[in-house]
Amino acid sequence: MPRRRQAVTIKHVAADAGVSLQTVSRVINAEPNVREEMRERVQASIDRLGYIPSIAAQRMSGSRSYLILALNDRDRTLEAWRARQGSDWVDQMLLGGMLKCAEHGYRMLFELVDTHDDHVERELAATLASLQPDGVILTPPHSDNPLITGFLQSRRVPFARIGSKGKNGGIPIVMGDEDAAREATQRLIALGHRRIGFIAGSKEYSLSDWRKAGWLGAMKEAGLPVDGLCLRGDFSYDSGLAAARALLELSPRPTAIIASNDQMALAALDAAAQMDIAVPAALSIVSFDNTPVTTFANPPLTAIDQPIAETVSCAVELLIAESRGEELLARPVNIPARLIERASTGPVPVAG
Amino acid sequence: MPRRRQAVTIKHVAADAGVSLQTVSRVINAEPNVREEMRERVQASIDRLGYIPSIAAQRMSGSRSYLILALNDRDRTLEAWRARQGSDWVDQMLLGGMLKCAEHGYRMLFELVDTHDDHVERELAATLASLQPDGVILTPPHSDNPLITGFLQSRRVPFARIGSKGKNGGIPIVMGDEDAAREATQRLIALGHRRIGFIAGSKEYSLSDWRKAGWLGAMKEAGLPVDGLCLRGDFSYDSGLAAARALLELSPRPTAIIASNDQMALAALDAAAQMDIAVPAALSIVSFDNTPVTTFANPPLTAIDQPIAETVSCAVELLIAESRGEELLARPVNIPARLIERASTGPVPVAG
DNA sequence: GTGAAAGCGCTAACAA
DNA sequence: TTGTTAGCGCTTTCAC
Repeated sequence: MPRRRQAVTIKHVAADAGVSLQTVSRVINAEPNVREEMRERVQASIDRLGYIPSIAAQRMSGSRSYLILALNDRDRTLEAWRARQGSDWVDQMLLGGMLKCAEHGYRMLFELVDTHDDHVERELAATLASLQPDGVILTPPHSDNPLITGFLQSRRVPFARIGSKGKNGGIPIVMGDEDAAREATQRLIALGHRRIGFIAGSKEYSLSDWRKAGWLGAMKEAGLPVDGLCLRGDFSYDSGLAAARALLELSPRPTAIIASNDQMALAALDAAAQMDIAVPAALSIVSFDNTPVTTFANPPLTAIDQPIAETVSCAVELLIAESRGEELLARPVNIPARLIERASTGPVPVAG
Repeated sequence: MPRRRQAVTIKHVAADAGVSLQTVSRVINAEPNVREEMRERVQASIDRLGYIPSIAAQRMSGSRSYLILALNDRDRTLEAWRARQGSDWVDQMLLGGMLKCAEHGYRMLFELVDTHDDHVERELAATLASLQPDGVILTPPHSDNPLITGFLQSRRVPFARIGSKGKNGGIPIVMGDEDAAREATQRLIALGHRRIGFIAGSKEYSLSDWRKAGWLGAMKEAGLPVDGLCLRGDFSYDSGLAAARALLELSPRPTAIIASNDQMALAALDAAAQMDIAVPAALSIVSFDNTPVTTFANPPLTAIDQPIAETVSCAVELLIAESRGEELLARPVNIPARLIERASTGPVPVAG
């Protein structure tokens, strides 16, 4: 194989413009201490020659790699991809992350990491050593994994923790879980519902309890009963089915159910169908996440959207700022989630 | 910002093992001309120190970047992500590509490129210059874009063209479109169907005609009529709806329809429902691609799976081999597609 | 089979 | 404000 060289290097530009390498470097990096006249001359040469800096070389000498690394849970991501249930978590991450990276001349690289692996540190070390990203984005459940956050802190690599509030370093960013749960509950209350069941998610994710807290808060503020109305699932369809059935066997029966993710909401929908309970005539259902499946359900599910693209976009912005040594906003950052009303919710049934 | 240095470099390993840098380099790259004893000694130092080569440095001096670049159409990809219809094309690419890359110590980087942009070449040049990937994967419609293929050829960058057969350089890889269309048609014929309609896809994609050719071939081999039974859509739901309605208004009516993608098949399903034609009792429907939506349709759609993950995995394998100067298989490579039978197909109705 | 030297493209530190 | 020098970590010559 022929040794592939850079076609146009900083040397060519320097020679062409009749300046030193350093001056070209300063222009590329928009550094101060360059006369406007010089800058223009150099820029002209850059444009004429079509010069593009090599990020490998920049990384070698400088402190920036122009790479942001997004780390997702290996098992869960592969499982979701293989199941082909239309979960678009990764796509939304790319949508938000890639576009924002591109704005700043960065690239986003996607990696999978084993959470439960004893070798997490070694795996992470290897990735950081070979890529040397300027920032790392952690998603649940990595965001709260002390092995990972501790390691990144020790390496002084800027990182964002999506779906996490704790003080484990980095930039915590939450997606409005509690507020949205409260808002959805209040909306159901406004529709006349009094007995509103809640299917919580796995304790492994912090957001499970935030979502529950939103429901609980709204119910208590309205002076409504909550005893026995909250059951815990684990985000799986099966766990949602069991929880929904149990809720629907209560007497008096809840007239609405909020499920902590779409799969469990789908299960609630099926449970209702099996028990001949019409949705939304006799039962309203609200789900969390708003993955594509919500629109294919029958009826389509009212859902709280998870603003993944916006969140990752924000994470990238903050990481780039931090890697440049800029000051950051107050923490944790909260990206609000919206309620998308579809056909699975309606007024409380008259006869209860 | 402090200058971030590599923690453990090849120098540390060399010092630790008491050998030259060169010997360590040879061990890392599994090159010949190293005594087994030496190799073991160096490897022990590498393991003990937890040494990981910096890909930036490797790229700087050597000829490999350990990066494979996947290029997708910008507008179409963003539109799909924003529409949130559960298309998992990108996810399947990542599934196949990332895992295969990881096997070889490579990384896969995902980029979006404007097809219709006049600046394609400039955009591509910039990406190649800054990343210097060892291989590029093109997806439709980039695979047949002469501006892109020509540019990659001139730069001598190994590239794969997915969904393309033509002689535009690189490694063409097709996903069994014609064979699968033939097989699906034969399956319908075996179920007793005689009048089988076909909704073709946009001419912008070569695979549209391959799919049609498979249907046409099977029909002719079986001596069945095809006149008026093939209408062309553009892969959109609306175009599918129009085509399906037209087919269902024919007399005698087709008892089966093959749509060239899932959205058009979904439209056919809806057209049938609107015309009170039961599926599969009075009409069988087969779709192409097998995106997640097929399982959510009512009834779930029988579909020809598009083996994206496998195809990208294969592309990565071949690109890495080519970048190492190895010989390649015969071209074009064909990755077979399977027919997934669900509830939208059945025996031909007795009364026609 | 192994090692020494040169250089990849770029930037930090320093000198002018 | 500009230029010079010395690396960054690694691989490629080319000696031995």
